[in-house]
Amino acid sequence: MPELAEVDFFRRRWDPGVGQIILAVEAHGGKRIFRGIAPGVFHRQLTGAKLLGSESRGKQMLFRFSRNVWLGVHLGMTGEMRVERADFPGGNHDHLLLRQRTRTLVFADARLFGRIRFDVGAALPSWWTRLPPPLDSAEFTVEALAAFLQRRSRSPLKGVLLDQSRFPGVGNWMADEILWRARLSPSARGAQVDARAAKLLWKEIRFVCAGAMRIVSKDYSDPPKSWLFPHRWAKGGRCPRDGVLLGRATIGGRTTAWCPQCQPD
DNA sequence: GGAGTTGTTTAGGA
DNA sequence: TTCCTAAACAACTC
Repeated sequence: MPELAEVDFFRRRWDPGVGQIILAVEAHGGKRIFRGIAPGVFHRQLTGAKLLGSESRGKQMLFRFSRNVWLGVHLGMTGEMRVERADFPGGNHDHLLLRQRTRTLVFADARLFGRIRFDVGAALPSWWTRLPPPLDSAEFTVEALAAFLQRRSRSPLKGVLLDQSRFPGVGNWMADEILWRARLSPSARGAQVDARAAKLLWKEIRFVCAGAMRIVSKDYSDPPKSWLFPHRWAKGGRCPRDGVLLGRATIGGRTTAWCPQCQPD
């Protein structure tokens, strides 16, 4: 279920292991998760390395180790990170276990849509430096947003917001939340967003990203009832603004909830 | 048992 | 070329 803030929440779950050596590496099954990685090098380089720190960008995570070792994690649809005791045997979907003296850092993923990346080098890995600018950075401007909406003039806005090359970290619930706040129909096309609407959309993208990071990433709390979030999957869910029954349909390839009253086509 | 799932990639059509 | 859609990936829950 991980989007921007959920990803950061899971990233920090490995924080207790910072400063500690990896004594052993266990990668179980799920070859798909480790695609592109040579198993021998992976085990050899990571074993004995010390976890130094981590950061997240959008839905991507980077873990920095001593010996110029870098580990990337993407959670896919069902990935998660945990910490278990040192002798934890590993469960069915626990694909990566990093053993430390007093704990085990675990990456689990039931559906195998996640991905582990790996690199050794003095410089940041290219798969990290090539990531798009974060939405809370100065590079994400109203002008850039408007230009992109024109380029994607025929796409439904829901699909546009899910484009990770432009809106890193935005997933299904955040896209619905943003469009609901900006009072834009998820099925409206990019070309229908005029300058004034683009400015509001930009503002709500910033708001939802910042709010999610503040509320969700701290302890995985749900956003409050004043947000669309708690209402969007509820049976008979209603718009927290006007009480109108929410619409639900597949838009841009994803199940979408919106308020027909305040987000008219 | 069938449908649906908060993600990404790819093939193929427009 | 560029853009857009649908399917595939895989396993669990309701």
